[in-house]
Amino acid sequence: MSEPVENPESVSSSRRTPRQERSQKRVASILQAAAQLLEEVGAGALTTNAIAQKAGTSIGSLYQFFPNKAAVLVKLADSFRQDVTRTLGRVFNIQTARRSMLDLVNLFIDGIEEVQKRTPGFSYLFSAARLDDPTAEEAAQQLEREIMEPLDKLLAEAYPDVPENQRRVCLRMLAETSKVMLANAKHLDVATQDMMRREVKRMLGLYLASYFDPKKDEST
Amino acid sequence: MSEPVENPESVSSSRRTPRQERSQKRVASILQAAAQLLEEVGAGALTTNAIAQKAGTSIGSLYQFFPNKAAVLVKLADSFRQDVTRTLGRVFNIQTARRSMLDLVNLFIDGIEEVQKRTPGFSYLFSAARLDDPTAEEAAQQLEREIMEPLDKLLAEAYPDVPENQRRVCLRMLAETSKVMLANAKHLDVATQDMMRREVKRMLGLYLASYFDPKKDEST
DNA sequence: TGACTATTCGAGCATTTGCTCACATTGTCA
DNA sequence: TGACAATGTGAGCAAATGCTCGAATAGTCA
Repeated sequence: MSEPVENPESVSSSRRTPRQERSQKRVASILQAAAQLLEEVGAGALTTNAIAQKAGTSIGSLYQFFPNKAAVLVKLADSFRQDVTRTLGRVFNIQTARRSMLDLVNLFIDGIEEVQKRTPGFSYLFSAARLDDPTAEEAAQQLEREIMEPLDKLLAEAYPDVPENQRRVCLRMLAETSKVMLANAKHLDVATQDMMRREVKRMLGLYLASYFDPKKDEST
Repeated sequence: MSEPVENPESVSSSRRTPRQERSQKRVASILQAAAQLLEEVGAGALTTNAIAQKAGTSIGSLYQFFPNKAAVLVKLADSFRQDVTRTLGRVFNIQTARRSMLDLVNLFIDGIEEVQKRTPGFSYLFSAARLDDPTAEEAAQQLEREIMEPLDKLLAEAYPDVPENQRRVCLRMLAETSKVMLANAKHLDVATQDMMRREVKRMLGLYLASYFDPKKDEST
């Protein structure tokens, strides 16, 4: 009680906060191991014992800093949020408002792909596919929100005439379709991945342009 | 050995074939219970004990006719294949070749939705999301193939100028996007479901028309 | 150095889950 | 009716998994 609150960590923590350097490194290695395992075996087959083993530590140490398995995923989603926010911020900070809808889609997809390549496990937390835990799934939804928010703002400013609810629907389609692309990427060879990515861009570009850049077509 | 092969059931069976009426009814009730549970709790939380309990029988009886848990899902996928093939066949047997691409997409999505509404658990086996078993996942892929095949033939005849690999890519996009719609439907209210369905039709219609009905637009 | 705290460790508990097996019951057919 | 096959049953085994706990080790600070 003598020390001030060093790290609230929300309510979910209820566990020791790492103070010494070795324990901080250990927490980091646990998170890294969880991310790699997530990429290798998927969320369904992810076990705490396997995480600890891959991190080169014991389960006891893992539960010293994480109250339960879901907390590891939540913490991982947190770190992903920072990464993706930074990356998409950089991608979109150039003068993008004046670009065409197809260009915007290309930028977004490429940005997501960049994060995906650099960050193992990202697609599993973005697509939130079967995390089997409400807490972890909520963290995944928060990740999705944080990913889509900058694009939402960008579109709101660039296309003030498009009503908000329609913009939201379009962004939802964008998010869901992007997830599919990421989820499918794992099972396909590189050439097919490239093709799918190109097609996703094309489909989303056509769809979004029909609402945001109705140049020739304005039926319905 | 005296009786002829009554029911090959592929290799996966290796279990007793139900001969009396009561056991046939039991197998049917097991499949129905599995389908309902699949819809209620998802593939991840589906357990054999729960299936048996819901079917009003014992696990022993279940394993009397199914060699393992995956076999139940495989058999279920089989029954779904028959259902969906019949439904889509009826939907597409009218003169559809002359219709627009948007009409075709509407028919397909509505057909899939019809099956989904009538058949609990269908979306879990169509989207094959995390079945956690290679055998079951293969059965799900077979289900997808059987769903997409008639549409593939239809398009091949109606648009002989579109090269085969491009047609395949488009159908893959159609399948994946449809899955997303079904998977998302569960978490949304009816109004949002309708909206998403409409948007999916719109997006797929625009995308497919760009390849199959290139009226005004022909830039790569 | 000594006392106290932070950290590490891993055997193992409690629970879940796929599945088996020995036995009981029911149907069939001579 | 009797003999055999088909079917039904559920206690419980083996393995997996989330997580605890008591004990050992390392760091900090007076």
